[in-house]
Amino acid sequence: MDGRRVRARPGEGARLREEILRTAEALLVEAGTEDALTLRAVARAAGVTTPSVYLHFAGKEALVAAVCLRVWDELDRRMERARAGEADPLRALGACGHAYVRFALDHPVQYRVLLMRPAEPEGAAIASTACFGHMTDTVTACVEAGFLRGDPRTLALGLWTAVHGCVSLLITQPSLPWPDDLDGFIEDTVRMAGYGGAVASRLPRGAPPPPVAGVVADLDRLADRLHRPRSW
Amino acid sequence: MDGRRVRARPGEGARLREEILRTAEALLVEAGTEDALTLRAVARAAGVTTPSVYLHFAGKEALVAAVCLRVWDELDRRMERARAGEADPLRALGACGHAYVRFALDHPVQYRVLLMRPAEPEGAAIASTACFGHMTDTVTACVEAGFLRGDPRTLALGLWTAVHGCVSLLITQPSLPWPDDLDGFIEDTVRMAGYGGAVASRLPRGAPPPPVAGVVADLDRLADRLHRPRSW
DNA sequence: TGTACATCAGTGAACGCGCGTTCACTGATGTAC
DNA sequence: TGTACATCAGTGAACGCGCGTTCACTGATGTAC
Repeated sequence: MDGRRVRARPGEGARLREEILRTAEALLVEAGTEDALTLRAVARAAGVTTPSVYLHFAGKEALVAAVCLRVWDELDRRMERARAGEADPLRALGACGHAYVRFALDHPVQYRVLLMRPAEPEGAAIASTACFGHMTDTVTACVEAGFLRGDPRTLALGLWTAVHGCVSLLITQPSLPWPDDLDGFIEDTVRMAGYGGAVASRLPRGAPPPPVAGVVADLDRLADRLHRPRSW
Repeated sequence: MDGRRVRARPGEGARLREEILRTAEALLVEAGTEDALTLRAVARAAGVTTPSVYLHFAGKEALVAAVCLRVWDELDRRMERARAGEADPLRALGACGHAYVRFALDHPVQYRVLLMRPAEPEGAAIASTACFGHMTDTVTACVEAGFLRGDPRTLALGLWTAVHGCVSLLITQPSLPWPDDLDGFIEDTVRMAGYGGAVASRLPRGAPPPPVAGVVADLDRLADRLHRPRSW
């Protein structure tokens, strides 16, 4: 990270690009915000002068965008891995949800830059759409199995928003009265999204909610069937 | 907004404070980010020189924090109003959810400053907790009616995260393939949170998800009961 | 094998900007005597 | 009733900072002849 840098030989200049990217992500985590990240600090930490960054990136915005692409890629890879481990579509969905939450809580700063920025950087829309496409595959399997109903893309978005809400609020509002059993809370969120999404996808649009007294017994029965192994 | 300002008479200096707050919120919406908001612009728009801001706020951070308090207050008022209009606890819950979503989508910039900031400003934790307390009241009624089970505070947090995820992703990621029928999507989100939260609150911790084939028929039956008026 | 030259990967110094903040001052208003 | 004075609500000019970015330069490496 420090000391005099050995100049790359002709043809190997692209190495510095990778080094700058790694350094930038590390400093971004330290800084906490993309605004607090400075090109000067990145260059210094990479053992290079500031103008050298411009040999590989058009400017600060381009550098941050490139970091985002790396992070999207990593998230995408994790989701794929989680999904591949489960044959049952519902379990695959749950595994994806948990992998997503884990990634976000392990990389809060990166997650914020990806999904809470005021304006998406150039190219980020493509990366997020690609990652989203893989989520949709998992949902499609659940639709084919009859668990969910409707357009997989829209269903996937709905499920995404639920887990996103959980992690993003955890990240930005640590002072809220979160329960001690955070893992349990996350489990509930994933279940809420899955079962709630399944129920909502079966309801017609515009119907008013029923009076609460009419639905308690049915909820009890469903929950009973959902967690009693002998039912299947 | 422009022209020479009439100097306040002794004892009425506090008027400028309100004017600065209003101006700051308006400029914040224009700027899009708190970083892009400048004290100089606020002072100019309020018809006053920059140092005058310091007569009423300790600095920029304090000004932004004060704007946040105003916004929390407004959100809180809306939730209370929505809740007051519905007697049935489940309908009150739905009304709160929709009021929340509407507020966020109508005030995306303010919403971002409230809930997507890297660090909460001084005092914001208190305001958000107060607002959260009112949400908890609505949830408590649902618990008492048997619709939800468990600690109202934790349940309220779970429901909050779901609608927060929906609106925050809508705000920050407009390029995702959102459905044309956005109202329907939001309706689904609110239902997902409500019914999904109800189901999840009935399940024991740690139980693995059932194989998908075992739950489809039960979901169909519940959904059928939920939307068929003659059931009650 | 030697040498002139092009290229590539950087360097070093500087520019200009706009920001938050500070500080000494002003001038109208109210008030004590 | 007049006047000296304290207070209050601002003003105007300036400071210093650190940033992103630019520009002319350098010096080692490879290559053509």
